[in-house]
Amino acid sequence: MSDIDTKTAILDAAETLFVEQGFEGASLRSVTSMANVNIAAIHYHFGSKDALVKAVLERRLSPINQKRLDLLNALELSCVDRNLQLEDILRALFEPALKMTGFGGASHSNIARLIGRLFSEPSHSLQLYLKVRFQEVFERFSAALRSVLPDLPDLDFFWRIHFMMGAMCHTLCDQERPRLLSGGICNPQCFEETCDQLIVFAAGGLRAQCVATKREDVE
Amino acid sequence: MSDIDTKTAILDAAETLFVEQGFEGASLRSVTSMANVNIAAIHYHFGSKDALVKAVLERRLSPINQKRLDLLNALELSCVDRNLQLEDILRALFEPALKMTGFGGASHSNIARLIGRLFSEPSHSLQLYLKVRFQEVFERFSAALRSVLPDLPDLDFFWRIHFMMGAMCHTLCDQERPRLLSGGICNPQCFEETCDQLIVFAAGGLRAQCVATKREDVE
DNA sequence: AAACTTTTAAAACGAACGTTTGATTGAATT
DNA sequence: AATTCAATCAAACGTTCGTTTTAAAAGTTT
Repeated sequence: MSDIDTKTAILDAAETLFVEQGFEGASLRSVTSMANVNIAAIHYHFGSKDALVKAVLERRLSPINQKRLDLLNALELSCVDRNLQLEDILRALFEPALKMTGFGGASHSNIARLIGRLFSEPSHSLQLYLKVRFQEVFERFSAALRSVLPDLPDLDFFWRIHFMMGAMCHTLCDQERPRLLSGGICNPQCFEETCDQLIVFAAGGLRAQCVATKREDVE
Repeated sequence: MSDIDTKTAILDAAETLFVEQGFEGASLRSVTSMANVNIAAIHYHFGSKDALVKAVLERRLSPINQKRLDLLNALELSCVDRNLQLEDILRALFEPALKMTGFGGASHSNIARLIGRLFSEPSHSLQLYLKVRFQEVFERFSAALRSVLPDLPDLDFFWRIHFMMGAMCHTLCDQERPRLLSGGICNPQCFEETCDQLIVFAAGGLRAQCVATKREDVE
């Protein structure tokens, strides 16, 4: 077994166990046991558990965020003369994450749960990683969304970005809950269904009448 | 120090540390150290760490869910002749959680993070607890929401319930992110602001045109 | 005051944790 | 063939974990 196979075996096992038991819940011994490698291999190849966690995330997050930026770039190029559509931006944001993380029976394990859970992890180390790793994506997409929602006050805009990310993370976190809640009507294994529904919901929330205006209407 | 003080001191310390470090990250020794009680007191009063975790949750969740049901009951009684409003139902769902968990400088610590994080915890024991403990609230509120969204297909309805819960959990999880993302424009410490914004967003998402209809329009 | 129950205390239990050591392997380089 | 070096291995490091034990203290009931 070459070193690259060992590294991959460790990453695969760690990914599976982190999803099932959490970063703290899964021990390095359970990882090396599943990967059929020696316990010392983790520190030899990665240095520490913390570094392994980040390597596991990085392997999946990097192509996802790159794809997001590629799609947004393509979108903005193709729409230079006509207007960007809110739904198209949202699709560029959601699709790479949903498609690459198990939704629709894709290749990878359901690392989606890890990514969704990232935002509620208490570890300061992970929070910092998250902030750095998502900064560019956040800035590019929030600028794009801002441009298609020009009439929304800043206050409402940022709150809604936050809520939209909540809907997305929650969806990534649990691919079974919608099916259970709906008694089998929803099919989270279907990537297109999940993506379409999430886009429509988020677009509806983002386009809602702003809070201040709504309050005036009532008075 | 009477036994009830000891129990309360343990619950308070555990709550604080679980919020900061997670259920697994916080050790019982750190809890007893903060509470200034003996390490054995936890097992004497609660039995195990798992039971302590549930006791910490129960102390806050129970009144929150009871308040939710009370508000919904009052709402349905007062609206027996006229129609229920979607926004009112959402407020009955969001307000108790936001008000009782630190938003707006309320009395309790920011246990909101614990509650929001609950839904993405990998522990099967906690997932089961969550399912049992939220069943009644979920059933009552989903029925009420269903009644004010009669034209929405089941598929879209359940997906949107899921997304709405995502926005809510994400908001509970992190009371600082909106402020940071917005450069200080959003004020998550303000309970009314948070609640109003969340209601408008969720209502907008729930009321959006359903996916099938939308697709027909495009074609 | 004596007997009994509840609560607290110090100390240790065995197990599991992340990490490190030092020897050994096997392939590549000289 | 000798040397080198990255990779693997068994074993143990010291620490911390949740939990338990045993006994003393505090409080309550006869």
